[in-house]
Amino acid sequence: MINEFDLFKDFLHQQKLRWTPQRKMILDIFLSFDGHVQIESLYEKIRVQDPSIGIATLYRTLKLLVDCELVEAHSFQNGKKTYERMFHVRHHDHLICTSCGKTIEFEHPLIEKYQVEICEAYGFTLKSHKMELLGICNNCRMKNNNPPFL
Amino acid sequence: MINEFDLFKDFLHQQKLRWTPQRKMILDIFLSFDGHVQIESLYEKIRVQDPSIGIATLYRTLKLLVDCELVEAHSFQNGKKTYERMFHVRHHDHLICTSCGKTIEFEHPLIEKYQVEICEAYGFTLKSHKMELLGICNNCRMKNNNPPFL
DNA sequence: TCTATATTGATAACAGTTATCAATATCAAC
DNA sequence: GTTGATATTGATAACTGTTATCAATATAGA
Ligand SMILES: [Mn+2]
Ligand SMILES: [Mn+2]
Ligand SMILES: [Zn+2]
Ligand SMILES: [Zn+2]
Repeated sequence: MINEFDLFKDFLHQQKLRWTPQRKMILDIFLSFDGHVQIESLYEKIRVQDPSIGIATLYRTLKLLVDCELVEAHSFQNGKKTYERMFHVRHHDHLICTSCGKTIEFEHPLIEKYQVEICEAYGFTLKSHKMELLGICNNCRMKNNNPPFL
Repeated sequence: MINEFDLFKDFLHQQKLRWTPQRKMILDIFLSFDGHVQIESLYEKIRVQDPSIGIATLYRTLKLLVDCELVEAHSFQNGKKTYERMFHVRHHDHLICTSCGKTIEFEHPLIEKYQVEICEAYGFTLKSHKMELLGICNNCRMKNNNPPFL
């Protein structure tokens, strides 16, 4: 049963890159989060364990984790990226509340199928896709109609 | 037959904002482009007509044009926004070649319909959506498999 | 014409991220 | 285990696209 650490190690080895304590710790702490994580939250938690770690190393390591497909980076509204675990996680798309920022995950097999068909029609080799539905969540609609952001 | 200029004027008036020569010129030159325009290209062409115009004014005006829904802003890969005319233009989504940056526009009524259904199921009020299919275009696939960007 | 106030251009500031660099750590070959 | 080529690190400067600041000016309703 291969796990994230082995996969990351293999990837690094394959690319002639090195397995370091910093990379181990960053993956470790990343995995301790659920859902969509922001760099900021990651950095805070990492510094508790090792205050000497540099923010550049965090960015560098996240990029490697994205490269080896353990992690996916999202750029939803507000300009800040979030990172999401992708290993043994089924593909899904997102509903995003533009009022409170809440996200809901969904999958729709037919939409996925049509995406492939569209690409075939235009001679495109589909590599990935991004689909985000923006709106107002149940909660926010009930409360007020003066949303705090956007 | 209302046109873009009248609509923009009305919008400004309604918001107690003012109709200025700069705003007129920016809209004018924006409309002289086809498809997806970058700030850079816009600014160049604007400076030919009036070298004294400030980049801040361009950003400010584009934001107003987006607010009044004459223009849509996209943030595809590479971090740079592009702006697209939206007045009397039918909604569509984009296929984007990650090799050469080419975009193809498409529409798929069923996908749009399912998006609405998904939102209803989760109690979301759908405001807008973003859907981008990323891949390699016909041209790029034929040429080489060492893509220049990404 | 007058005047409150919106707009402008120049430029400083900002946020998130990446590049630079000298010191240090890794790890394959011995 | 030692060695050494080279990858990595942390600090911090730089960068990019965009926004805020501000004093001078323009707009438009009265
Ligand atoms: Mn998710
Ligand atoms: Mn388009
Ligand atoms: Zn909400
Ligand atoms: Zn292409």
